[in-house]
Amino acid sequence: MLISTRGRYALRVMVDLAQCRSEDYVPLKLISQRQGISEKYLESIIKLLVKARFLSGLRGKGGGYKLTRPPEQYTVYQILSLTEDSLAPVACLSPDAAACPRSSRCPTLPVWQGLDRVIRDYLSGVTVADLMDGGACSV
Amino acid sequence: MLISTRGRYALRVMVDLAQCRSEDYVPLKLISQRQGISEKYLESIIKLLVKARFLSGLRGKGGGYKLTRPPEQYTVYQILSLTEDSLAPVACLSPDAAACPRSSRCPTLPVWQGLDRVIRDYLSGVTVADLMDGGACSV
DNA sequence: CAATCAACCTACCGGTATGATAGGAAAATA
DNA sequence: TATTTTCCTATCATACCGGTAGGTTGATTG
Repeated sequence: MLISTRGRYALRVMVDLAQCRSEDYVPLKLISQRQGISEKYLESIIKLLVKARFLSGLRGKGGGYKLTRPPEQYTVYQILSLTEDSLAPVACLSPDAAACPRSSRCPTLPVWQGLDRVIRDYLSGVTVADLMDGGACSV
Repeated sequence: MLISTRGRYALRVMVDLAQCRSEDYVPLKLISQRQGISEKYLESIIKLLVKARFLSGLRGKGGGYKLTRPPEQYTVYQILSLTEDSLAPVACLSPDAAACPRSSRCPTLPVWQGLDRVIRDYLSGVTVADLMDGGACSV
């Protein structure tokens, strides 16, 4: 599985906040209810988005989360990169992988490089704005 | 990680046998040495290839494994499908996944479907023959 | 027939990441 | 000061991955 639930949830949060775009901050509790994801688990995911400055959080009454940029400025690739340790389809292409001693004469390496390219190109070509169809803010 | 070592090893075995194409059967021991993969682990992977009739195995002296078809008739996608439980990039597209109750109004579903398509198309377009560069049977 | 070779089958095992849960501390507002 | 809500630190069960071990069946050769 290339994308874990963390990544899926993160993307859903971003689209959720984009669709219900308001100047106000949206509390975790509300996002959790709308998306049907446990508050506590969602919290750990949103933390990543805040750390990367994709969202800004505000504490206290009237607090919550909101996007820091317009939706078309977030690519799906950027979001998933935060939640997944690596988006590489195979271990040998993972950034934190030890260099493979066979790489210079590995006949299968080109397939993985090509696959990696195809995945990155595709995910980089889709933005959060592309996913907010109706624009309706559903409960 | 979309592709596990099982899948990578399976593909390497196929390319190995294709490059060292001979009418004779090639014993596991030799493949294991050439590829630098433990005999026992490799055995569990080759078992899958035999079961799917991608390889035929012959016991006893002079036995081993060999391809059942010419290399251009194996796509990378077919091979990886054997070793990976699912090549779907997300759980909700996995064949053995329970139907997601949100699918009808999930704004992120199209991304995953598109990604799945892109991956399948790419892997279906590459065959074992495409990976046997020199054709040299090394080591 | 006996010895050997090599595929085949079944079971086990440790590590690690995933998918959570729990409890509280800090900060902002009323 | 009381309430809201983010933020921070642990903990935990489960499952899968990568790998190991030992024995059984079947084919060939001397």
